[in-house]
Amino acid sequence: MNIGLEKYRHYYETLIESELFSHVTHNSLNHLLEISTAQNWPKKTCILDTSHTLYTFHILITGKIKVYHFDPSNDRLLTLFLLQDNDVFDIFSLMGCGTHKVYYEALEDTEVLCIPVSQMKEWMKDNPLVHKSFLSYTVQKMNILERYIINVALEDIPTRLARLLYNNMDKSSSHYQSICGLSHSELGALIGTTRAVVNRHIQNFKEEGILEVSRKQITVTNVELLEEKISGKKV
Amino acid sequence: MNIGLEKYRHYYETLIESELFSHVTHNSLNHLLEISTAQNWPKKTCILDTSHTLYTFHILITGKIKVYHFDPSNDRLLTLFLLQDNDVFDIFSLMGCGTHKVYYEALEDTEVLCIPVSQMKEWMKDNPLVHKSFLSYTVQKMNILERYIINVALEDIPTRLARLLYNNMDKSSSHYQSICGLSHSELGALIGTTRAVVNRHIQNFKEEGILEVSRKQITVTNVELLEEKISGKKV
DNA sequence: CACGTTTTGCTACTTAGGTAGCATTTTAAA
DNA sequence: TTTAAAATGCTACCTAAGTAGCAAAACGTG
Repeated sequence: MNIGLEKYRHYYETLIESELFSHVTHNSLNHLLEISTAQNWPKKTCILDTSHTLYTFHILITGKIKVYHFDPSNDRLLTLFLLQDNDVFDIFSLMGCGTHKVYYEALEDTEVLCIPVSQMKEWMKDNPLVHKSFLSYTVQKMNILERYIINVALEDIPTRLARLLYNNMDKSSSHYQSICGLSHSELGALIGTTRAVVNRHIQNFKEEGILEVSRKQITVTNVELLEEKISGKKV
Repeated sequence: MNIGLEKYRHYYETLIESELFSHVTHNSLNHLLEISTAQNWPKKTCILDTSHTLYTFHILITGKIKVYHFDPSNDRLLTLFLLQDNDVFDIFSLMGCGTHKVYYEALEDTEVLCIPVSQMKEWMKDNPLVHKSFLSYTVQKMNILERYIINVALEDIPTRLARLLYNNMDKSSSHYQSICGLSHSELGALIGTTRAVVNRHIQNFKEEGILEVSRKQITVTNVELLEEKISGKKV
């Protein structure tokens, strides 16, 4: 890596606080940074070339990236994950696991470290303990996927939408909060439906007094009602 | 473990051929067997007590187990995984990852090794290299889940059903083959729908000359037509 | 064999959700 | 400032899929 000292320190500090690399020795972490290349992906950068992530491993430093699948037969997107600080991708290519066709898009300006998969594998061979933290990390992601599929397969869209909003509410601050600033299309992709349907149910929620809407901003005004939506049992 | 020598050897041979334990030293593998208890779960054995798998790690030696979620609100089951030889469960409890409420049922007579989670963790600490194979294993499972959710979220039921049948066909032998011997309810749980809907589409497939049906046995008679169902584009 | 249970096949009904289309508003860019 | 693009709100329509219910067939267990 060939950058200013400040940047370097910034990356170092970020990694050392990540659950994935926290136990790695100083030297090893430096080595990891040496084989890394820093990149800035402006908002809306798309990685549609699947072979790119097949040969390059990424560590997300700051920003937000969505991982999605595209189904050409009905022109629909399905967002599998939203990645944030200290997420990495793609573990599948790192483990040489059969292809999975997913695309990436930066939802915000994003900083990533890029490492050739072959070198990352070498580095991991020299730091075998990371397998444990990678395992723990992967299991957490898998847990998310598991809940996701249970949702999509067994619950209707109002419930899924309510749960999405609820999970992305900022419960700490004033009770009502907003979800990231995503369009209805993006929300649809997150729960496995289309923007028209999302909009329909948002209007319903609005009428029921659950939330208020402004452009790309949803504010929950009645958390109790929202919770009722999730636990089912209509009225 | 306190069993006959033959059984012991049987377990040993099975484990050593598993991708999870193939690289483990002779001594370590013996130690693993020592802290294991062998159990036979007859067909239809159900593990509905979630705390059991929370504290006990299992290695499946022979047989077949389905991992499923139950949704009380509409009385529906969703099968997340079918586990077979050399599968293990549950990695979630092993990694101390937040609860996931799943149940288990033996679809055939099944032999499992049971190991207290705490002891399994200890053993893994003594054999840190297994984290790598566990990681690889988990990533493979995650890949399955990922495909699963893409299917459920983006494809209609005829397509999902066709794909299920196709994937479980024995392509090596005579082209037409059968899926395990599951009822329509079980098939429904595998693709996220109900038995009535599965039956409906099976009747359709039958009329289209794709397959023949006898009790708990589906025989694909026209693989090309089945493949067309999967790649979409009706007519 | 006779029994109850499970599985299957089928009807008819209802509805959530997917689709198409359009007009309005907001935002970003030229 | 003007223009194009993106996002939203809403109508109307249609189909797939969930539901309920029942009867016949197959199974297995005493």
